Amino acid sequence: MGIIMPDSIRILIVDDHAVVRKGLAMVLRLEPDLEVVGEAENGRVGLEAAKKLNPGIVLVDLVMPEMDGQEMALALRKSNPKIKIMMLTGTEVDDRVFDLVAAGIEGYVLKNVEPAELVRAIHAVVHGEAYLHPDVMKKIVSRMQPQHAPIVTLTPRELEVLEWMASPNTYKQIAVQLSVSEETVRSHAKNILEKMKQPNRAQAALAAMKMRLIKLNE
Amino acid sequence: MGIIMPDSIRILIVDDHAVVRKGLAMVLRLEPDLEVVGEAENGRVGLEAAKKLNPGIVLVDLVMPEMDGQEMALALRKSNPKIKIMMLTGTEVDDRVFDLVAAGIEGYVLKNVEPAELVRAIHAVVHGEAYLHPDVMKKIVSRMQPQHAPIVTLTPRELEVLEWMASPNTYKQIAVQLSVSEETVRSHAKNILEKMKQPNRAQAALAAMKMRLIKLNE
DNA sequence: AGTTTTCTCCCCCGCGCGGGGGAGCAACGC
DNA sequence: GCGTTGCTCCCCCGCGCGGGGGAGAAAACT
Repeated sequence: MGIIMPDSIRILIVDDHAVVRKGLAMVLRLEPDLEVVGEAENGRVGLEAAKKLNPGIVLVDLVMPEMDGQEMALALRKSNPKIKIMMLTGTEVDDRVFDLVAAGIEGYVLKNVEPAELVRAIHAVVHGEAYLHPDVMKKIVSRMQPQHAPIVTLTPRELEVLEWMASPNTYKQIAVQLSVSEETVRSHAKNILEKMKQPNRAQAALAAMKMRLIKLNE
Repeated sequence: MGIIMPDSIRILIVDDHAVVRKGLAMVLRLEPDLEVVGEAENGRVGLEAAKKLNPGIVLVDLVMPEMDGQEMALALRKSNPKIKIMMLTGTEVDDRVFDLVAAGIEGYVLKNVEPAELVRAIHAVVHGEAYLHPDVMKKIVSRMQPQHAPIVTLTPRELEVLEWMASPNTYKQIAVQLSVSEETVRSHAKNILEKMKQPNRAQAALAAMKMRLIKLNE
């Protein structure tokens, strides 16, 4: 029987390549506080193993036969949300990262990561932090950024009216809010739709939200 | 005259506390490829200094008198978008981080960061990567997550119609697409508005987007 | 000074849409 | 077997809104 580490981190490795699994396990076992408690060769097996072994964290390869990493991550997140998920993937960032991050996986590292970096990432994730590869961060951040193609140049007043157009208010009600005539609001609205090349209020509001002219909240 | 480092990183430090500025400068000067080319005590001065010195990166404190870090970052991003911005802030993550990240700042670290970590962060940012403190990432990730309160339970068909309702198509056109009568679409629409407690298509579409029932992109 | 832009206000027309009814039919639940 | 739910289809009404005109005054740019 091995030495029991009271605070050791229980790790489950899920990857279809035995070499990768063994390599990872070997590297991780060098750390005194890491304990590789199981391995699985695809998502389906990994899911069962996770339920049996109840690891603190699972390292999951993204591309696998039978059940891939994304499916497994989503399923595991539903059934055992306390188990941290660290996605391991090739040398480039997959577009599925958005869904994965949105689903709440804690880590995302590339396979060419330095062992020391991976160990740091595991610790960070287990301690409740999110550890995303810089490229992943960049991708997410870039998606948050407004596309710098303004395309439309609205006047300040028009921008103001546009925000109101995204509200439930009728033009008449907006007119009251802005202390102008309803005709004025309708006139602005016409110009806005013209400039934005949108057929109606609804599309204009959605388009404005997409190009971050107006905020999602409130 | 000092030794010219051909690839040295030119750094501008903007912080209202002289002690912090001097401390940072001292730490950073230990690195052979980092060059602190200037200091400023608030955003306004920092902005002018940035234009004169054209640094590769500016370290900016968030809270400052006269012009704070956010104002300065937004102004600098507009005038000199090539200059990287690293936000330095207290021990907790400010809510303004969303606007800052959305505005495209590259880095966000807490002041209790290890010097080695800060140096790494600077290198990462200068090389085009984004470096956000784990807590910042966590906050952003959590905002990306869908609020698990579905509130509304739409049938599959209704969800389908809802997606179409967010398109420019009229109910008649949607009916053709779905191969049903216009009346059917209108009937679904009525139920959807009822369930979502929204007064019209536009609000329903916006609400659906907010609660991630439909995706932003196409 | 002259031109352009921005904001304001007005008219008319027709259609898309919200809201109110109702109904038939298939599938599922118990 | 009978109630429920989901999907389909129909009628009517009134109003919000898109699209087409035009116009005047102030501000901003040239």
